[in-house]
Amino acid sequence: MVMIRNLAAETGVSSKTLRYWESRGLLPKPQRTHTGYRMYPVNVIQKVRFIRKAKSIGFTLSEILSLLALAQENRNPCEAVDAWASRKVNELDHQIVMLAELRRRLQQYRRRWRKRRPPASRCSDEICCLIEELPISEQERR
Amino acid sequence: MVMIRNLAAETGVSSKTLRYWESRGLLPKPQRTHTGYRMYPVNVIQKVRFIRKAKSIGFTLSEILSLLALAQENRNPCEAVDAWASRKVNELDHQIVMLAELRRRLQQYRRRWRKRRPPASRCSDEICCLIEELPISEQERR
DNA sequence: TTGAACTTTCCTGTAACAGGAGGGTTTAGC
DNA sequence: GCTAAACCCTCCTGTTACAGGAAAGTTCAA
Repeated sequence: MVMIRNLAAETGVSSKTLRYWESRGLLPKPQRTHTGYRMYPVNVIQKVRFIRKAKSIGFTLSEILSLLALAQENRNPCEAVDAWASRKVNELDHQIVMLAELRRRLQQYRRRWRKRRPPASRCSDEICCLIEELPISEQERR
Repeated sequence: MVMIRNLAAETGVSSKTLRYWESRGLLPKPQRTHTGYRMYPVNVIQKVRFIRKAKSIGFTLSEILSLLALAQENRNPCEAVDAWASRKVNELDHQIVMLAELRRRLQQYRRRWRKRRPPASRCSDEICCLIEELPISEQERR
């Protein structure tokens, strides 16, 4: 049995985060001392490390919850993991393209702005001509 | 004077969002009809379009609020816009690198996983060997 | 007059915690 | 035994930019 600070030290996850993961159902509700302190069985360390690693490759807590549920049913979640990883790669590709596109547009505008120096004084009725000469685009971030 | 639905139609921004922007201080509190309906002066259309465009190149609402404050003081925010755009480009570079790195790692793991097929039955004490053989990395997203 | 299509405010939910308040507990040192 | 530091507990707020929906009032055309 370990106290929360030991579990935190052992796994590199803060006590705050451990309590949050418990509240989200990722960690089982542990036994308590007579004064209400959490006491974890040693095998929880493995579970916490699992969650950390799954997070590190981009799984959300909801997804990890599903993986844990699969494992709970005694089915091997490895297949699901690989399928999810595949989807994650596609998502990342999409996000990267969007960010790169935004970056490209920003740089392009900056180049144009440098050519067409803004006037020192305010243009009448304009808030900022640099922004106001932008096209209306439907691009949304995320 | 225009009602909120007209402002929304004119700018392509939902009424919901317009009220939210008002609550965040990006739009001035408009006059009301005797029944409490919002009535906007026509020049608000320009402001809403400004906000849309600023958002489209990656400014947060807080940043846009600062830009509007600068413009309010009758100073030209164009310089600030360009400086922010420069910082945004750096931020984007960083984000893109992080996402690309995550993608690379994910694909690398998947290649390894395909070689070392997981056993059909659960490995004893493991939740998912694919994930559990990952190194502990300090990589955090965002 | 009635029904549809608006409008208002307010509350909840989203992701994954961090920070802090307010209060109790443990432990080491004196 | 006492005290201070360092824990622990729960609960609330804030973070981003809204969307969805409830409950209630309004406008407008048929």
